[in-house]
Amino acid sequence: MRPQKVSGEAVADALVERFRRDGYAGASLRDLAADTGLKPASLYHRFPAGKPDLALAALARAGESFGQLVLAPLAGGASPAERLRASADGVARFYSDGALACVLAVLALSDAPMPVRERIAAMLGGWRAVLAATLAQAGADAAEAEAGDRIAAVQGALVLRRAGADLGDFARAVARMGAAP
Amino acid sequence: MRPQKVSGEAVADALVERFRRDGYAGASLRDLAADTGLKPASLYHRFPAGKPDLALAALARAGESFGQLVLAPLAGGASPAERLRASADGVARFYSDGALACVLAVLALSDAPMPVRERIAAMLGGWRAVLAATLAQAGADAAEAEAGDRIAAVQGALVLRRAGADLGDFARAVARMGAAP
DNA sequence: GTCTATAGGAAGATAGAC
DNA sequence: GTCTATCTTCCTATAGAC
Repeated sequence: MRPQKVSGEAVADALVERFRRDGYAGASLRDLAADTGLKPASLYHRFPAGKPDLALAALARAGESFGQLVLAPLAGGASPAERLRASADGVARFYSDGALACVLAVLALSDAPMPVRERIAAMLGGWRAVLAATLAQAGADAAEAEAGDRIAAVQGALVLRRAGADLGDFARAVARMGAAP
Repeated sequence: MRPQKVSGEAVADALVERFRRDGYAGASLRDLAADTGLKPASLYHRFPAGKPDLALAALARAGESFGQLVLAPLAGGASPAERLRASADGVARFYSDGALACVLAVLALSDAPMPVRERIAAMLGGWRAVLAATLAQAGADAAEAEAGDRIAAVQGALVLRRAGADLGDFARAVARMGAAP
C-alpha cells in the first residue's frame, strides 16, 4: 500500500479540534479535510460512511486521551481517595484547565446522528460508572448520584467557560471531582 | 399594514425549538421557516440580517420566559431563602423538569457568530449576578462562586440529560439551586 | 406581509485518473 | 492512498409579483 500522507492519529486529532469548535453540522467536510491536510475524497477513502464516521473517529480519538488521563487513574492500585485525586488531575489536563470545550458535550448538544449520540452516551456512562465505583470504595453513600453531580459540575463549568466565564468555575469543578466523598 | 400570518411570539417560539434541537449551523432557514409556518423569504422580511438575527430573536424569546420564571422570583420582596426556592421552581419549569435542553448552551457550544455568543454571555452573566446577589443576602460567603457552581450544575445536568442520562441529575441540580447557602 | 422564483455558492458524496 | 473533477442537493439570500 502507498504510504499515508498523514497519520491516522494526526487526522483524528484534527477532526476532534474542528468538531469541538464548530459542532457536527458546523464542521464541513471541506473544513475537516483542510484541517487534516487532505482532500474530501481522501477522507471518504479512510471513512467510507462519511461524516458520521468522521465524528465517531473524533470521539474514539478523544476517548483514547480521556481513557489514559481520566479513566486509567480511577482503575489504578492506589487508595480510592488517591485515585480520585489523580483522575481529577487528568480531567484538568484533558480540558487544558478549562481552555478546551468538551467534544462530547458539543456533539451531544447538536444535530449529530444517532450512532454518534449513542457513542457519547456510552462514553459518559462509562465514566460515570467507573467514577461511581471509586466513590463507593471511598465511602460515598449515594455514589451514582455523586458521580453524576461531579461530572455535571465539570460539563457545566465548560459550558459557562465557552460562554465567556473565567476559569475559576472549572477549577472548582475539578476540585470537587478530586475530593474525597 | 397587512396582518401577520403568524404572531411574532409564535415565530420566536418556533425558532427557539429548532435552534435548541439542531444548533446554529444545523438549523437551516428552510427548517426554521417551515416550523414557523412561513417561507424563508418571509423570515428575511421580518429579520433582514438573516440567520444571526433569527438566533438573536430566539435568545430574546427564551430570555423573556427565563426572566419571568427564574429572574423575577430572585428580585421579589420575599426573604432571600424564599426567593432562591421560587427561582429554582422556575428553573425546573423553564427546562420542563430537564426534558428541554438549554438553547443558550446549545448555541454557546456551536459555531454561532459573535453577536449571538455575546448575547449568550450577557444573559448567563446576568443570571449569575442576580443569583449571586441573592445568595449574598442569604448569607453565602463566596456568593459569586456559589452562583457559578449552581448554574453550572444545572447546565451540566442538562448536558448529561441530552446525552441520555435520566432526570435525577437535573432534579438534584434544581434542589441545589433552591437550597439556602 | 407573504409569496414564487431564482441566483450564486457550499454542502455531502462519488467516479475514475494517477 | 490521494487526487481532480463533478454530481446533486441543499444552503443563504435577494428580486419582484401580489
